[in-house]
Formats: sequence, C-alpha cells, structure tokens
Amino acid sequence: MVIERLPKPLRQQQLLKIIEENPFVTDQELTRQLKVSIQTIRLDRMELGIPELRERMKQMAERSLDQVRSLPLDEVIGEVIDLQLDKSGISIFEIREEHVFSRTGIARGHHIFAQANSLAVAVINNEIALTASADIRFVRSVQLGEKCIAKAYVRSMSGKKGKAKVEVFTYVGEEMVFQGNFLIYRSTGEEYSEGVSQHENRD
Amino acid sequence: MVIERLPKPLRQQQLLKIIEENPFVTDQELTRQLKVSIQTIRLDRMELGIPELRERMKQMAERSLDQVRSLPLDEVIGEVIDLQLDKSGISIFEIREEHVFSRTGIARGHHIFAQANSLAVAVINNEIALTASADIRFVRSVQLGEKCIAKAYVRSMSGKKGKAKVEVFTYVGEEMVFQGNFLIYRSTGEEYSEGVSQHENRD
DNA sequence: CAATAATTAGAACCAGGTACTAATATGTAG
DNA sequence: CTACATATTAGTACCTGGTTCTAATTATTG
Repeated sequence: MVIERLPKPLRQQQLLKIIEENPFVTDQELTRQLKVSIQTIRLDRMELGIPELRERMKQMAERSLDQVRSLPLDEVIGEVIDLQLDKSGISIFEIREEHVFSRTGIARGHHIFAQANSLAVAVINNEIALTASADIRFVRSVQLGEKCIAKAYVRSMSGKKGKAKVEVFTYVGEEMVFQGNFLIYRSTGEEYSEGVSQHENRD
Repeated sequence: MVIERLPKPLRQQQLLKIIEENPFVTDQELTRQLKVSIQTIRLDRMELGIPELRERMKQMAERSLDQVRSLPLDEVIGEVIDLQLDKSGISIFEIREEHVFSRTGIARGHHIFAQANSLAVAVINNEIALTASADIRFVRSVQLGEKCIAKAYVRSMSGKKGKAKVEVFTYVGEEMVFQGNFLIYRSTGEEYSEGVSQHENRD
C-alpha cells in the first residue's frame, strides 16, 4: 500500500470531508488539496459514490425548490368521501410530486398529519372545532403515488361545548401508515378565547 | 414584426414563465415548447438576463447553502435563524392569508405543526431523519399576521442510528402557542425501510 | 521475483452551454 | 418599390467539468 502519499482510506476520508464542507469544489481543486492526480480523485469519488460537481449542485437546487413547493397547501387536505357527523368520516388523499422529498419520493410528514387533522376536525359537528392536542404515530413512510385513506372515529364527546376525542387511522391499501388520537375543542363560535387552539370546522 | 410565430414580447413572457415554474429546463427543451430556434431562445435569455441552466442551478444551490450555512437547512417550513446540530434550533414562520381559515383568521393546525416538525427534523444531524411519532398540544390559537417562533431542543439521543427525542415550543411574543414532543428516527440512509416514517434530513 | 493493488496518463466523447460571424426573413418608412 | 431596421436562424469554434475506456507505470507484498 501507499505510505508516502498518505494511505488511501485516509485520503478518501479527507476527500469526503472537503466536499462535505464545500460541495462546490471541483476535481481540479481537489488534486491541489490532496496532492494526487485527477484520475485518483475520480476513482475515489466513484468508490465513495460521490457524484460530480454539477450533479451535487443539481441535487441541492432541487432540495431548495422543494421548500417553495411545500408551502401552498391551504385548503382542506384530502377529499372527504363519507361523513357521519359526530361519529365517523373517511377521506382520500393521493401523494403527488409536490408532497414528497424529490430525492427519495417519501411523503412529508405534515401532509399525512394534515389529512388526518383536517378529517378529525371535519367530523365534529360544531361551528368551530379546533385541535387542542394530538398524539400521533407515523407507522411507515408513504411513497409518491400512494393513496392515503384516512378513517376517523369519534370516541367520546362532552356536551355541546367542550372536548371530543377523535381517533384517526390512515391506510395505504391494507396497511396502516399513520395513527393518531386527536383532542378537539368544540365551541359555538361566540368567542375563540384562550387555553385552546387550532382549527375550525368548514371554511 | 413577426405575426405568425407569436410576437417577441409575448414569447419572452412565456419563456420567463416556463423557466420560473421549472428552472431545470434546458434551451433544447425550450425550443420545443416555443417553436423557435435555439439561437432565439438564447437571445431571449440574454435580453431577459436569465442565466444558463447550470448557473441557475448553482445559484439555487448556493442560496440553499448559505441560508443557514452548512447543509442541514432542509425542507424546513419557516425560516431557520439558528441551528446547533443535535442540540437546538430556532425558526420563524409568519402566518399569512394562505395559512388561515378565511372566516376567523385562525391559523390551520397543520401549518403550526409543519413548522415544528420541520425544525425537529432539521436539528437532527443525520442523512435521513423521519418523524416516528409526536405528542403535541395547541396551547392557544394563532391569528393571521402573527409571527411564530419555534424553538427545538434535543432531549436525548441513542447512538448514530436509532431515535432521538426533540421537544419543540412555539411562541408568539412571550406566549407559548404550541408545544410538542417528537420522536425522530435517525438513519444513515442505506435503507428507508419499514416501521418508520416521514421526513428526512439533508440531501 | 511474480502477482496484485494503486496510481497516473491520455484520448475520445458528452451536455449545455458562450461568443461570434453571417445569412436570411420580415417589416416598415419614405 | 426600395432602403433600412429588426428578428430569426445557421454554423463554427471554444469552454467547463466532467465520464469512459485503455494502457502504462509505480509501489507493495506474498
């Protein structure tokens, strides 16, 4: 093995570090910093699975684009296909390009949450319904193109004002991908005062 | 002037729009969409001051890099203003028209959740970080125009892979409006398999 | 010493351009 | 109708930052 010019694994580690803290470095510059030929640099990149400069920039650019695309989700998430007020409800939400991380195709958590939350709120038959708290589990990741079917069940109610417990399960086919317990605050709408929060029913 | 092949200013406007909604388009593709020669496309880009594809990608990549400097400025909802990996982070998110119920001006829960969730994920210094579960409370409702300041603290970590507990508090001014405990699954990225979920870290 | 691993060299090729020159429409004003 | 101006297209040379492939040259080690 090499002894003078720094052992290979060590050099590769350095290469990794250099690129990590400056992704815009060219192979040309790397030869200067690591004192090896450009071919060696390229072999190293290959072995380490590091793409070329342009590909690295492209990936970063895509990531920054994702940020912009993720914001404009205002309306109620998912399509409600069944609703029995104060009892249960079902909604469908298909994962599209704008809902996933472009690199992995995995859906962003807040979209899955949003569908469930929207449904939990919709199922409550009050002028105003806001999520007070929630306890949620992402059972498995959801991929681009998958159809999420959320089912909500009202587990308990306390009077015309007060709180309601709603349980939501989200499925892709037979598989459960998400589960959550929502505590929904219900009000007639006279005042949306303190000690409570998020979300009302219908727009 | 041209009459058949669509007047120049109109074509340039279209070009601008196409690039705006898909910055990754090549001149080659633009010729197909606008039905003019590649030279015309390039003259148009010149006149409009639109740089070439690679330059556009580079700029996007740079922007995403120096927003928080260092890579981990992910798919964060809200603007990250401080980030100490594996320790803590702060982000700001202003509630605008598109985030509220039009009738009441109350912010929809999933936006508040999204900010907190994004930050909880961003603060974890791993290739992939996904929300496994969360326990959240909406303390009080947030109104249109209010600035939400989310603060995340890593409470515990278990090795390089495994789970991390992150606590997030969101404030409007002095008031706490949201609080959540997130269990984040961390992985090196070899496989984003089962039994886990949402959200990854860096690209 | 021969076999193996690591490194270097070099040439061909590629995408997605820039820069520049020149020819060819297409109008429009006089 | 002609002259001139503006638009559009064509074509070539060149650039960066690579990939791919073949081959030669150094170690290194068993």
